[in-house]
Amino acid sequence: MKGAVSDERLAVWAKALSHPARIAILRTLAERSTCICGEIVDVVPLAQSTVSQHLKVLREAGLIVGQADGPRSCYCLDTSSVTELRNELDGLLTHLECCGENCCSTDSKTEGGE
Amino acid sequence: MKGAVSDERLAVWAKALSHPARIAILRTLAERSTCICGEIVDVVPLAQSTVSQHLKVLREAGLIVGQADGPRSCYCLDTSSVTELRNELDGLLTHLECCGENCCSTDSKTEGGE
DNA sequence: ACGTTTTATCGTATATCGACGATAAACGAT
DNA sequence: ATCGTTTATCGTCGATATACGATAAAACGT
Repeated sequence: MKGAVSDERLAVWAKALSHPARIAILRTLAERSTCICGEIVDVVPLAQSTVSQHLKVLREAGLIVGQADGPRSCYCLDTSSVTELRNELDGLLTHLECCGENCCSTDSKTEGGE
Repeated sequence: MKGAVSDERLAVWAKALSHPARIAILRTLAERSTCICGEIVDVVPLAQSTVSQHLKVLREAGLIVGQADGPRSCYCLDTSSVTELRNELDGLLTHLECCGENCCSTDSKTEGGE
């Protein structure tokens, strides 16, 4: 079998979520529930250019949409993508839960490696 | 505000999922529902050392547990962590869904960048 | 004891990420 | 037309990720 979407797509989405700043940006976008532009720079302690980069990553991952026609950009969540991501992620993790069994000791003694 | 767990922890988990090979490894571990060792090398088209590295990433993220006492390692999913991850991720994404509004055009005209 | 098998680690090379400052482009106000 | 504001992009630098082969370590079989 294999998941509904490819693991690659799932990985791309996960990568978009793999940075605290990007999660914070998504939260901010959700709370304003409207498009904001440079307010994100006030929320996350990063340079404007860095925030712009993170926005680009999120946009390329399809999690947000935005247009930068002029000096006033407009970003907001792509709720349909978020929904899709939620479903796929839930599918994957539920699958992992249902099949997985803790056969090893859960002590995770092997950690603290280096 | 802020999520139940820190965005940093969420980001670490997401980063662990941000590679197709690691997702495939997790799926494999779930399907065997038992600890396997080098069978993963047969599943993903990667060198043994690379697979070992991915396993290390997954172990350090807490998604799998394993012990490498001898030549025969034993890995399996950490179902409690998977459950926790699923809950947190679901919480985040549901939050994004409920608050977010598609105020921008969903055309995502800004894509097609490079 | 020795060789085989299995796995982790090391070393290396390349690519990508993450951060910043500087700059360019676009619009609004004057 | 010019200035100021806002944002995207470029260039750069260090850090991390990804992949591989080679090597070391640990158990098992002979």
